[in-house]
Amino acid sequence: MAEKIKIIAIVGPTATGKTALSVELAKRFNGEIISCDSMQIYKNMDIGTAKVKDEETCGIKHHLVGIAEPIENFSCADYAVLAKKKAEEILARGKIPIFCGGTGLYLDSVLSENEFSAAGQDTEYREKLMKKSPDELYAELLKIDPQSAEKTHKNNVKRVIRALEIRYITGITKTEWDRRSREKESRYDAFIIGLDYKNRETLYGRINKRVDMMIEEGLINEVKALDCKSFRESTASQGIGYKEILAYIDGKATLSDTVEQIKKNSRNYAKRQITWFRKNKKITWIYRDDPETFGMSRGEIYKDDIEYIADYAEKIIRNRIKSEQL
RNA sequence: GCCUCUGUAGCUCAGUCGGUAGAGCAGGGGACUGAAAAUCCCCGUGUCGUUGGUUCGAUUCCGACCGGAGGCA
Repeated sequence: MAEKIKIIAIVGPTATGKTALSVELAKRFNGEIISCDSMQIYKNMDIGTAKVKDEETCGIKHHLVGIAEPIENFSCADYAVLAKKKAEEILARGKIPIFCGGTGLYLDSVLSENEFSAAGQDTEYREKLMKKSPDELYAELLKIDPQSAEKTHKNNVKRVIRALEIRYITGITKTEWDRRSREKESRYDAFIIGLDYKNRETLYGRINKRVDMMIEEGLINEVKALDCKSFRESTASQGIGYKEILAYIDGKATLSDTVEQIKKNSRNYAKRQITWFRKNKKITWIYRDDPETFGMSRGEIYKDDIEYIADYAEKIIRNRIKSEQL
């Protein structure tokens, strides 16, 4: 087997400073950044998705940001293909790919050898299924793929439909499909850093503040500029900050309620991200507000700034590289 | 100063005809390999303002006190 492709990845909940850290690490490791963010992938959605600003990139190349039309339905399968290609290109240039973003599934789609695209999708079949009740769908899945049914809750219609769809298109159950993909060893050797705060309130405070800033920066106008029928039907319009403002534009909520709603949804989203990343035992966590993360005792003075974090991250990555060579 | 109302989970409130309490929201935990910022599941102990009294037993009744709202002066 060929030598594994070495990459660095930075993950974690929203508003923890992943973007800034990725730029710092790219400087130190001669890297280029590949975003793994399901919303930054779209064009013209800059403020609400907190994309890097030009002056923040420090000349570091960023990939897979703003490459899809907001009215296009981009999916994880599309991402996996593009991201793997980008990683190859960066390596060919003698540089190191640094993945950065909060969409856990997107990163996993690169790190796993599951061929999403091989199963494909069938819109017509989906639409047919969507007319059925959750109970009917679940009963079908129970017949076709009981193991998958057992893992999926009846009310999770999206997941039930996908399991049925995989079987319908490929003739193979989702359970079997997943088993095969998990069998294959990843071609990537990733050093994954998780950024987070030990104190949930600190994280939530940052999220709340960031939402206020987005509003100040003109998020409402950004959404107004995107607003049209096809946008409203798109995946992109379901992004946090976008769906709430669309409701505000329709007069369904006051501005202050809308802002509160965006904050709440962002907080809940951060929690879901934390849950997703927690189960990944390969992640090395850096808790920005916890001195013990940096090998210090509690109460010892340390700086919670990005330079400091990057120095620390660089150190642990270099240690890891060294230990593997021995 | 007097009168009325009010003080129950982080917030808004319900309730116990006296046997220590429950909703919504917030929050917490979890699942999830082609919509993933999506989708879905689970979780409610809190000095019932404080303090005396009545009672076998008080958050529930009575008194005082301390907060809050309103009314009359």
